[in-house]
Amino acid sequence: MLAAMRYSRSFIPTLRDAPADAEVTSHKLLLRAGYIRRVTSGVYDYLPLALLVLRKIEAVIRDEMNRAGAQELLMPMVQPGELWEKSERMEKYGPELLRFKDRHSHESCLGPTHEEVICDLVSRELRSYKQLPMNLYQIQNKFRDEIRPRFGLMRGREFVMKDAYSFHADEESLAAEYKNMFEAYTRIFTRFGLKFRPVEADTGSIGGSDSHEFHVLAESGEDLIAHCSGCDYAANVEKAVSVRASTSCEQAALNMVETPGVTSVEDVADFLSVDIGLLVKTLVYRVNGGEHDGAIVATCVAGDDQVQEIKLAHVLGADSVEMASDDDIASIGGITGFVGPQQLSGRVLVDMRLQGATGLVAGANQPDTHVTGLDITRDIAEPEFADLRETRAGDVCERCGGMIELSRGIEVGQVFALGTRYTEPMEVIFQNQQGKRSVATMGCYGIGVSRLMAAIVEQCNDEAGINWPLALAPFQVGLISMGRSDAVRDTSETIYRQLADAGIEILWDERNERPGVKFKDFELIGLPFQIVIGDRGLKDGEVEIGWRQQQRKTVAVADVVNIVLTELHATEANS
RNA sequence: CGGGGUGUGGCGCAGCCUGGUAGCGCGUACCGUUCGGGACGGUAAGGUCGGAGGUUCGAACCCUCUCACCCCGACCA
Repeated sequence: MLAAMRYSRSFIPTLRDAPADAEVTSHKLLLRAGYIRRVTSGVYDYLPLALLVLRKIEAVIRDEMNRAGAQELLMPMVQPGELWEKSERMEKYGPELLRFKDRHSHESCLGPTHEEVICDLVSRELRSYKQLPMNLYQIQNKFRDEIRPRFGLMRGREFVMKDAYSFHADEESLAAEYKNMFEAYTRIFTRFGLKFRPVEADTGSIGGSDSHEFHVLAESGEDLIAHCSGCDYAANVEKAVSVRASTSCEQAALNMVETPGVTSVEDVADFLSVDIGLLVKTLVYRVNGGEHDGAIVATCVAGDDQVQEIKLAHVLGADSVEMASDDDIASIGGITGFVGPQQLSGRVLVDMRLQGATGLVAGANQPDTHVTGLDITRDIAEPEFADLRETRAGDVCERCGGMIELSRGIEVGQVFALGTRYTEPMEVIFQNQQGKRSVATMGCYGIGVSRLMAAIVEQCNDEAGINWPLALAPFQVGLISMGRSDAVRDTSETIYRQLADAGIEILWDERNERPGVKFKDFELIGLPFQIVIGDRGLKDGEVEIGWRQQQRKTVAVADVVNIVLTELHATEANS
């Protein structure tokens, strides 16, 4: 590995201004500090500095994966279409799967993930339960034709991912490996010094039963996570379950009221001077995929709640749901803006929070009209109750009664207990202890390596630039030579050589630049430790050393190498 | 895909409304003075104004089409 480098010979194109299209801190800084350059939407060059960091991140991941008993292998990025037909994901994965034909018109795709390929491999070689369990992983580029790439490395189309796949003879073994991986992930993110949180997660398009995501907590995070202040419950808001008392008022007779042109819940609440929680928000969805594909269903939540569409899709056994068109709404007897749960021809799903509520306000399914005094039990023909609402801050924890809070997070890892979702169709079969053919159970475990780099920058930065932890910085030490005197040059070179020989990763700024420029560049790039050599100190036989953005101290030239080694090793040992 | 926006030298921008010599700051090259926290003076290089078509005597500017990129929503490591 490149351990020592002269600045004038290195490719570190720093920018004084951040390009206008960079939004989040990590994107701006990685661009400005010369780590990455955009090639096309969601696709980046990793410049030398970025590669150095990426390799260090990978090294930690490898270390922990190997320690956890997993074995590294490398699978191809180009995959044959048949495998995806076999797992029935050719259709399901959708346009995110980049497909193409090779010169023989063979249907192929760029791997967005590798369940199919690994199952194919393992199914060919697996015969006996004695070969199980096994956990195989790779660190490799993935391609997902994201609808909307953004935030630089945070959501690219091409990205580096560590993906691991485990195979088991039974559920107990899978559960044990799931726990093992969960713990390995916890160690990995802890070693990076990150503020992170494992949360219960939806399984998404991968499928399976049990899943946790690991989120780095950051304002710029794209995910919302709910966590309890009283216990360790934490879940992605796509899945989080929590309680909030229903807003109810006295039972009353149904009554039609005219509400000309008043459609949004806020406006209706205002117009009728009632608490927004007393409204019933009725949203109509079109179902995509599953056995109710194409159906139009109505959903009801309290006026102050939001429908959590992922939960809804799960309840319906659908791939996804989308807001219905005005025509769709009319087809079940509703009128856009005045939809209510009564007299609709389709299914009506009602959020559990509304169960038993009375004295509510809802659309009347007639133009410019709402009803008051609605009683869920009395007035809705066949309500199907389900948990549909999105958890909000201030909800009550179902487990301990504590208060639920919300945070933003960047998802950097996820573990899945897949069960037989892939092993069944891909025929990963072995002979069990009883001599019977049995389908293996499977788990998969991902870490977004390139995203992790961005997430770390998101958490480790200041006004001056990136503030890498010592273990991840592209170089541990930045050596700055001040002025061009022979003394400065010779001393610098000697110290540079000695540190490099001692195995220290060092970048020597010997450019003919003014000091300010050099300091700014090193701070931008994020080198943790500085050595400053100038005539001023040298005349007393001294140089300056210090941690980034902290007061430097002077030490004798003769002692620098030893002192620096001691300081670095002490810090390494501490972290 | 729907909604919004932007394309002018490497980066950041002005000019466009009201057509007539393509400009500013930073950066880059060279010379000189500087040299402990993004120096100063001088000289210079670098742009078919995203692309195509149209209107016009004349288009960065007006019109049409197109491409790319960015932002907001659905996706996910």
